[in-house]
Amino acid sequence: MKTKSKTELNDTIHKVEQICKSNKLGLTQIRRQVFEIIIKNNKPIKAYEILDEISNINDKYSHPPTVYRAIDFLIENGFVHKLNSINSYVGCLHPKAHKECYFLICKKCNIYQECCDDSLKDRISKTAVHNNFVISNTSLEIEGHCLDCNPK
Amino acid sequence: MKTKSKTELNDTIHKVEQICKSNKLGLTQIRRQVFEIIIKNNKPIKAYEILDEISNINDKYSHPPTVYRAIDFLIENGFVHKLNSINSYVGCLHPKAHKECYFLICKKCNIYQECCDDSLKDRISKTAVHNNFVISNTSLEIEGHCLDCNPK
DNA sequence: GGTTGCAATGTTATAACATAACATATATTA
DNA sequence: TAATATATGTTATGTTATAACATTGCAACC
Repeated sequence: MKTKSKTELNDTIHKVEQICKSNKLGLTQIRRQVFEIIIKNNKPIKAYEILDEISNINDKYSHPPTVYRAIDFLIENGFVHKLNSINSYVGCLHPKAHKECYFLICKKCNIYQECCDDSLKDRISKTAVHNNFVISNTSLEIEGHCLDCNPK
Repeated sequence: MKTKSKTELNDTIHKVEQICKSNKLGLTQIRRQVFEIIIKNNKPIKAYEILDEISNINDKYSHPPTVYRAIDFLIENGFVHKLNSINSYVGCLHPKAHKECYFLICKKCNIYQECCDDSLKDRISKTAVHNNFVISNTSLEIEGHCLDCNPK
């Protein structure tokens, strides 16, 4: 499973800046730092790992609420997603391009892949309609092994 | 969203007993009690809520590890599922009939619906194949509103 | 320029969720 | 009956997340 390129990272960070600017969202120092830590990590990262990294940069940020608030901001605005099955956070490579993402998470190398598959999205919608259900939020997390970790 | 009928509950409990018997799985007192508490609850239930109920029945069971072990047993054997997005547990109405289930969870009334949709399953498989990914476990949790809680 | 209002952050404490580690008991079978 | 495996009891602690309230910084308005 391929990792993110430097260019992709920079593009994503730049895009987030632009979105915040044009939507008057305060991309404060702590929020920006937390976002960079998450997005630069190729693997899902845990809140307390972020906390550790942040503590190294600036002591005044080294409290759980500070980090969780930043994470909440980033999630609310679609810059970061939470993987509930592993209590971890991942950066979104295409913020605002979609509301929902689905994830493939390799149990071995721990690298994940964001996967925005329209036909899957349609299928989920149909299932909801069929059950008279109005979706507000979907969490799809597929665990298994990626190609590299599952040699034929 | 409809709740489980008494008949459904009894059938399910009976089925679990049969499966345990024929597979030589020890359905011990604590495991059975935890299963009944979960399955009789029409809503997802939290581990510490189960712990509270168990404590009322028998003090010796009133420790977290005791309850979590019972839950683990039930999950391993497909009698119970965990909803990661809300840290809660639900009973499975058709144990061993499928490996994966998908869930619709109403945010308002909190009642959930198990949904075993083959075309959705196929779609998820195809997505995995397309990404060179071998699935070991899928977690799909759809939050929103059920018909009763979302009057047109 | 003061002051009002609001968004964000700082800080302390604790709530909520889950497991490690080791002792003991019970069941199975060689 | 001894050996082994499975399950449970018990204490403590690890991990994840939030409540509650104080403080700061900054923009808008008079």
